Amino acid sequence: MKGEKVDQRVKLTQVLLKNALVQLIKEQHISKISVRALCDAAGINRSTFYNHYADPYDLLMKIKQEIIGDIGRYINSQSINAKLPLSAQLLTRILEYFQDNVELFRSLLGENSDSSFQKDIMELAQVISEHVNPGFDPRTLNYIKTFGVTGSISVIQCWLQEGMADSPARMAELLIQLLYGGQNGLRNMS
Amino acid sequence: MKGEKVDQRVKLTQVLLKNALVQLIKEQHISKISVRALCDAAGINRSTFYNHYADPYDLLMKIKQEIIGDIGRYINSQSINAKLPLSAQLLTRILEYFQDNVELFRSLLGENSDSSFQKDIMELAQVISEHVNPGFDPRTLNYIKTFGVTGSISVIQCWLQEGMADSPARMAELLIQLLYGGQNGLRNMS
DNA sequence: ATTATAATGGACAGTGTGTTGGATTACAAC
DNA sequence: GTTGTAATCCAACACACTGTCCATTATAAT
Repeated sequence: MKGEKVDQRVKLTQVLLKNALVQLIKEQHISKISVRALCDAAGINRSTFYNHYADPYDLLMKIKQEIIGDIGRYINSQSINAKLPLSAQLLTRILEYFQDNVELFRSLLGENSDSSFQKDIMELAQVISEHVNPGFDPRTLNYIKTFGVTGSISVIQCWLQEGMADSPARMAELLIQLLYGGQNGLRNMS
Repeated sequence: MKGEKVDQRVKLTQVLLKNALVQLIKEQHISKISVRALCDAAGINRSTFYNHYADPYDLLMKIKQEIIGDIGRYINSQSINAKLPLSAQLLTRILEYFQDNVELFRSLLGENSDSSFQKDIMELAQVISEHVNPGFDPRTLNYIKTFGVTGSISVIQCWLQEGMADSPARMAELLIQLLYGGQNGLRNMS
């Protein structure tokens, strides 16, 4: 897919830094994490950090974009039928992806991260939300998408933080119901 | 309501600092705002800042809590009938409150703030969301509340950032529809 | 093996941090 | 008004972090 060959050293440096940041964010807010502490934790020279990133926020952004890319590629690998309209099957798969990387997402969606993740996912969700009834004007359509995406993310966030007590399949069903039928749509749920 | 008499000097200091932070957040991310710059902008001595707050994040949190308190008092001042179930009337009033303080909320809900506002509002929303069908288990109930509150906030956020093209009444109607009927509930909207 | 380039380590000036002590000033209570 | 209290200001402090150098070393690509 991408022709650029990446130097192994660069790759290692970036992986170490990313892992270190994910770890540190578990313990303290991103705003309190200094470049110094981050590099110490990663075992990377501070000069090297600046060769790749501007500051810890920049690194965090890159990490998130990478994940968005992964999920996006996965979604695109699915058949059109599975994408439109948003099926419980596809949603279940995505939730399983979250489940398989709990630690990562708990860190990235937790208290100590920042809020930009939702905005990124919003763009991603455009792909799978184009089936929304096109009878509305663009502004209203945007409200609907915003409502659904942001609400869903925060439910997933909640689900992750509290130990994933429900199965991905059940969560997917719940989300679909909420998205299309709202609270009233839930009255006839399992 | 509150018996504590606050020193005029303290009040002035806090107001100046809060105004300054709200202004600065319009231009740059909270993480880049130093105590120094904040105090310069407020015309307050840096030592004085530390008498009241730990850092700019702390100040931001206080500002938000204050607003939450205001809205909460307003909601509680309404009759029980108007509160349960969530009426378009009450929601319209709240949206008007947002509209009356556009600049403030644009700043506090914008890109350069942080995400904690939603969590605060979540607590607030517990008050007006207790009418949700209690037939569900607590966990599911929590998901429903989370979905609705977070989705609503982000729609309001969107509405503010893009110039409040729709009236508070229409937004209230839209939100009610989304909350109770989801996307399907919107098919029969104005 | 040679070449290119990434990472390291050390240093630098500049800036922000959080705290201190004392002088000054404004407030509230009487 | 007078007085005691307390908030603000001001200067200074040691310390940490920042962002950017450059010379050196290590390692990947060919």
